[in-house]
Amino acid sequence: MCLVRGVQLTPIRQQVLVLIWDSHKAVKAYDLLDRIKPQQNAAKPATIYRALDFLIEQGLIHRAGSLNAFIGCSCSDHQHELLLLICKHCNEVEERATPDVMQALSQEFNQAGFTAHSKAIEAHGICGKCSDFHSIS
Amino acid sequence: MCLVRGVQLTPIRQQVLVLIWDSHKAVKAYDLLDRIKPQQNAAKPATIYRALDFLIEQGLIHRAGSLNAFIGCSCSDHQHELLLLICKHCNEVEERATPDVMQALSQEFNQAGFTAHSKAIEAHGICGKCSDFHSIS
DNA sequence: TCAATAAATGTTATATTATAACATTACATT
DNA sequence: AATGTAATGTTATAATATAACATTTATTGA
Ligand SMILES: [Zn+2]
Ligand SMILES: [Zn+2]
Ligand SMILES: [Zn+2]
Ligand SMILES: [Zn+2]
Repeated sequence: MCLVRGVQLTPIRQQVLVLIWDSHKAVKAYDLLDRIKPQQNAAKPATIYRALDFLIEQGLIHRAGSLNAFIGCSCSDHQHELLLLICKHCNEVEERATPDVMQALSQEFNQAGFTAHSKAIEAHGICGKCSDFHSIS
Repeated sequence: MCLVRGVQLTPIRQQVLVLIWDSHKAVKAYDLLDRIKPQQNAAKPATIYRALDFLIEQGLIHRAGSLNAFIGCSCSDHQHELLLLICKHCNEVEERATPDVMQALSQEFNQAGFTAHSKAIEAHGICGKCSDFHSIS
């Protein structure tokens, strides 16, 4: 994908991406810094934040503003809207496509005369797995 | 409102609330700290963050996660869902009620088996006023 | 090819945002 | 007055993020 776009997925960027994609939970920048140290001994905060900026730019990850953390994008092959379901119990984050919601949103923007460049929905609650577990036990 | 709920809108809390409500832009915690100093000479970060926590708890303000900033609630008399339209040009933030969007969202949650405790939508773009201005000039 | 240019990274320092921990004060209840 | 609770004061530090400038690496195009 990066090849096609003519951008460089350098080792640092790839390592950060893999660390984020390996986790189903949102990951903090400084955790990434700690975890990348074995491979990138010279890594500093700027190293991470630059990689994060690049990956966000390319739509490969998202920033979860309510958590100050980052989550891998599950459908990075196309530009898309964002709905994150954040579980308070297991901390996992599920990303979903949401055509219906986004269409309703677009109408709202029209009414408001607002031109949206990005829209992000972050919901906090309890995921299916966790509520199943609770009702069983 | 606070009386009815049996919670205290102390001077510090009220001053923070007024500072936030006076602005149509999202306000940063440390700006609040600077601006409350004349009235509350002893104010420290904890002073502000405690007031912010209280005001959020009471639904009087919202945190805009994508900005790490805070915005007054325009309909604080009831619990409600959140849609913030954040203008990149003038930095003003408009809050809108969004029954349609939120209903579509609820369906999405049902499908996902997710129990939402809070849902926040933050859209970045250009507000009506600013795009009018641009098209005129 | 090889200098010129642009992109990425290294490095140091600092800015910004937020919380922890414990002490003190204010005020209501018994 | 003794007790308990909520709010605030105070000091320190943790956590998140960027600025600024130097160096290295990749790309371009004469
Ligand atoms: Zn995505
Ligand atoms: Zn869960
Ligand atoms: Zn509101
Ligand atoms: Zn505007």
